[in-house]
Amino acid sequence: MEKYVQILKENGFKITNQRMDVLEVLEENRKEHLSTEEVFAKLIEKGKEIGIATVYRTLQMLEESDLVYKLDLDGKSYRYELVDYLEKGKVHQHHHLICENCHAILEVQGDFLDELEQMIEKKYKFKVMNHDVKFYGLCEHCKK
Amino acid sequence: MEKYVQILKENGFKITNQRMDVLEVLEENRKEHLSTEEVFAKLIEKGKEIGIATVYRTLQMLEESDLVYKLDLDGKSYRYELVDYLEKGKVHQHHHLICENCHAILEVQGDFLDELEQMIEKKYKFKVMNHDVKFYGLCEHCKK
DNA sequence: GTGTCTGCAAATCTTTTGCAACAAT
DNA sequence: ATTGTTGCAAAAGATTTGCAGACAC
Repeated sequence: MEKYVQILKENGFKITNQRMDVLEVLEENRKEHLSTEEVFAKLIEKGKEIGIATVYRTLQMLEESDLVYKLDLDGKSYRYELVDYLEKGKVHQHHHLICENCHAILEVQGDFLDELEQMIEKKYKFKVMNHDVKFYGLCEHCKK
Repeated sequence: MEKYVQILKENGFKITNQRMDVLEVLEENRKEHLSTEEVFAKLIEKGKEIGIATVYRTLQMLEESDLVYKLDLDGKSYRYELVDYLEKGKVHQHHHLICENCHAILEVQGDFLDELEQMIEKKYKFKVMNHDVKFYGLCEHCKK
């Protein structure tokens, strides 16, 4: 968290409670790509006092400072995730198996997808920055 | 186009000029994954007389009739694509490469994923029924 | 103390809905 | 003739902006 504060200061931004709270939520949800509304909802859940306008502005500011990665899905709405300065280069591993019966969410190890991404980068000349991969079905228990 | 009209009739919907116009635009942009606004814009470009509310309602109605596939990119805004009834069997082979710069959406061939699904079924004993796979990044052009 | 940041409310933009007129069957 | 459909305008939702007071430095 030090690292983010340092970068904000370097960029001439002030360190406020609201900004720290937003960073904290992003930190606690590294594997999600949260929308502004979702960040706001989590802040309220945690009992933080913040206005939604501040959340919108803070996320934009963090994006400009390259502290969060802004997923632009269709040019209309955005989702944010904290840039991981430790795990450099690679942004994130996020792929789930969702059981349609018991709603369990299992995580898939990255190996398969690394391989798949390499195939995609080669075949489609597409630079994969991030992914959102969900398989819906029945887990081991519910298969019976 | 006959096929779509037939299905609409079977479902008790009336065949109106507006509905045909929307289907026509979707047909002319099969690989485009248009948002409601974009469908509306293309209709106006073509000189069609239609209200935006009708476009919203028509796309929702087509989705309920399974004539279009509704891409849920982030749970907030949607894009639509005409279901291809000629290409039978593979209804939901939707795995996309989404360019975060120009918003192009490229389709990945199913082969990779079939293989991936088999690995998942074996390793996680998870029965895959459906999937939602999106890779975000930069397309060939925007990589530069 | 100075300049930035925040929260509110107003403004703007997107999507949905109610309703009277209209069109398809 | 009957019932569903359309377009408008109003409503509801989402995002941005202006501004006065509050806060970080």
